[in-house]
Amino acid sequence: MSERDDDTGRELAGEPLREITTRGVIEIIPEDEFREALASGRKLRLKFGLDPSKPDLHIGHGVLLRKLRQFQELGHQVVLIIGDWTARIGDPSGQSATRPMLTAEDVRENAETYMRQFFHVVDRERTEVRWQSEWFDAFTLADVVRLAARFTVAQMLQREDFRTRFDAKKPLGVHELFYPLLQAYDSVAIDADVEFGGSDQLFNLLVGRELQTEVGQRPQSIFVMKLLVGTDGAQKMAKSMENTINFEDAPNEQYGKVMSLPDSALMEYLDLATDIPDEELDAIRSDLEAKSANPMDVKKRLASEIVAQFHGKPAAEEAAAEFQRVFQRHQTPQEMSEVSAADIKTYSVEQSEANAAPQYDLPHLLHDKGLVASVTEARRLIKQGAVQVIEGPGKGAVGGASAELGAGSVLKVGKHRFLRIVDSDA
RNA sequence: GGAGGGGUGGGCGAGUGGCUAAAACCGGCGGUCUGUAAAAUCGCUGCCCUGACGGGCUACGCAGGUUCGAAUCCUGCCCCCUCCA
Repeated sequence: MSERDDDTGRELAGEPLREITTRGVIEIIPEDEFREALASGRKLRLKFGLDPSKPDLHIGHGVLLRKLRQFQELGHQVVLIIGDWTARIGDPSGQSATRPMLTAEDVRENAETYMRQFFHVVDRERTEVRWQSEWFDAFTLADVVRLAARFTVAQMLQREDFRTRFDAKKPLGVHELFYPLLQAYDSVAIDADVEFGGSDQLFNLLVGRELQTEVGQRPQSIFVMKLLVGTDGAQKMAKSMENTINFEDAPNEQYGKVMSLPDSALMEYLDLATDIPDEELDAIRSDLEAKSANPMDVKKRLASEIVAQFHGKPAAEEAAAEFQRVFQRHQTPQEMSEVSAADIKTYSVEQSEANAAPQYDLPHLLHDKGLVASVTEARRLIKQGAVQVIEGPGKGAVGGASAELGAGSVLKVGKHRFLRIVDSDA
């Protein structure tokens, strides 16, 4: 869907390259410089920085990581920078709660987790891992001042979130201004040729370019990448928005989250989160517009693609089957939490009639087994008719705070919380 | 250093002594309808006891105080913002 003339790309390396430089890419700054570098045949150093304070990678990051991977396949070198310094400073982002400084130990653990996820997508063999502490540990106050002196406050306030906070009279810590500076210095330290970032990172990326120029390095090119919307279909995917699909989510969870996407986000996900070729995407798009394809089927394809990326094809097929079973046919899932018949004895309720079926206290059972956040919530849900026994002894709607249960009973709470009572000797 | 404004539930934001577990809105959860999702619609949305009625306990930056009674008044402290120097 690029307005750009495709000829340049073709001349360089043909069709695949065109897709690499356009798919998910908003802008390459400056494009001609980048194409020159690419044409030179040099092995390019692709910078990617990570902040080890929040180790959950999600498929929004995936957009960038897959781009890195594509360049690796062309023979280029990824340089992964672990921001152990920027993470230790901590980013108060907005208001309140001065985030507790991470210890060196925390940072190391987080970095491990992060890398494990990172290399799900990016090729470890063609990645050089560098820690910020390699250069920042040696920094003196004089170095810091010299670095800071290269920029003005007005320049810093060009960054949108700084400016909005400043204009809105929200707190803006002085140390936060160092964020872009430290990150920029990373580019100098590793002699980056290209840096990738979401459109929200544009400012930081440009600072790196500027600093490199100042110290006489060839300035990096910048890939500004599109941001993926979250599962709410409205806001960008971000951990703080709780709208992420994580690399390490279980297959069923990833699949379910994709299926719960609003249809309006469908094409964007296909474009940014999968490697389905452009021509095929065009076909899907026109089928959807012509209503000759059912959005649900397209979404299932998307869900399978995504699960397969992280868990493999078989897992994707299982997740698809599970989704049909539980959500489309309203059958019982294959795996769910279980509790033994002996365990629930604790919850039995006194019966007035001696030979009545055994009754069990549901609110406490559900709470103790972690299906609900509080006993009160369980009571509410029961009152709202959200709790039922869908299999085995006591099968039927649950009206009160207790119900008949036995080995083989399956409790369902809301749409996707289940609990099975199993035989005691298991 | 001075003057002023402000810190309320997941978010935003009402509330100036009892009618306030705290409005409205958003978010979240649940029911119905759909039988991907969305939309629509109805309801719930601090914790604990209770079949229910009802009761108890915490909560409005922190710590004290006044009062029969405080998110609301007083004192001290912490933090944020604005203007002046």
